[in-house]
Amino acid sequence: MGNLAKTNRTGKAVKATAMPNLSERFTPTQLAEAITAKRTGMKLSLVDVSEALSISKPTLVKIEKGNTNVKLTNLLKVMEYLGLSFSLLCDDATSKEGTEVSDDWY
Amino acid sequence: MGNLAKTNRTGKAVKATAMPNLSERFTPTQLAEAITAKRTGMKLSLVDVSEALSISKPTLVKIEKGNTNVKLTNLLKVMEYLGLSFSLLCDDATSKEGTEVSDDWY
DNA sequence: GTTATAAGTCAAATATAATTAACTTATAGA
DNA sequence: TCTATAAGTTAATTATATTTGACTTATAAC
Repeated sequence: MGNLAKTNRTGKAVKATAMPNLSERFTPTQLAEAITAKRTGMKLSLVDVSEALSISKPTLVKIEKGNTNVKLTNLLKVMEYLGLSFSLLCDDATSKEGTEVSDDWY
Repeated sequence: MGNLAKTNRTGKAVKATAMPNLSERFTPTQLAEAITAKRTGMKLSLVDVSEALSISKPTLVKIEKGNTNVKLTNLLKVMEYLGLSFSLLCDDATSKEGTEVSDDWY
């Protein structure tokens, strides 16, 4: 298939894909990779997560493939379950290079 | 109604709601408030944005109300148009207090 | 090799988000 | 006040995301 490894048949899930650095702006694909990396790192299978959250496996796969035609609530459920959350960046002209936003927006 | 102000009839849109600090973990409602704040700060009306992105006004309103039963792609379009983007936080036990994530995840 | 589990895909049915159009309410200017 | 625009809601329809179940492929233990 691709990038699996580690344990199986005894210890829950498979391998851990590399975790990308997402402290800056990122693409949906990169987010998806981070989710998969976190899940596999926690030794959880797709079915583990989908059953825990009552989300179907095909939907979970869509999320982990970076498909943005998914409901926001489903993405958020998965992220929360895996211990991931967003912070917000304001990439406007005036702010200094990738600064984390606080008050001074527009 | 509520919290509008500033210009109208000549200069495009209305008022600017206060911009919340979202450098840390935030709720969908807070994100929604940030989007509204950014849009109004840019003097754009709901219709300005909805027409520019080919997203209906009711959907935009849902997004700005913090309703998470919306498609991820629509939220992302709005955020990109307004110059907002996400970064990712890993709120797990081991990382030190709200640190921005880089490589060391699980 | 065989076997068991995880990953991933697929089509049909269901659930629901999005659109449309019309409408009400609120704001700010004249 | 009156007027024009923005905000916000609503119901009916359309579009599509989600689910279900079965299925194939890939991995890793034996």
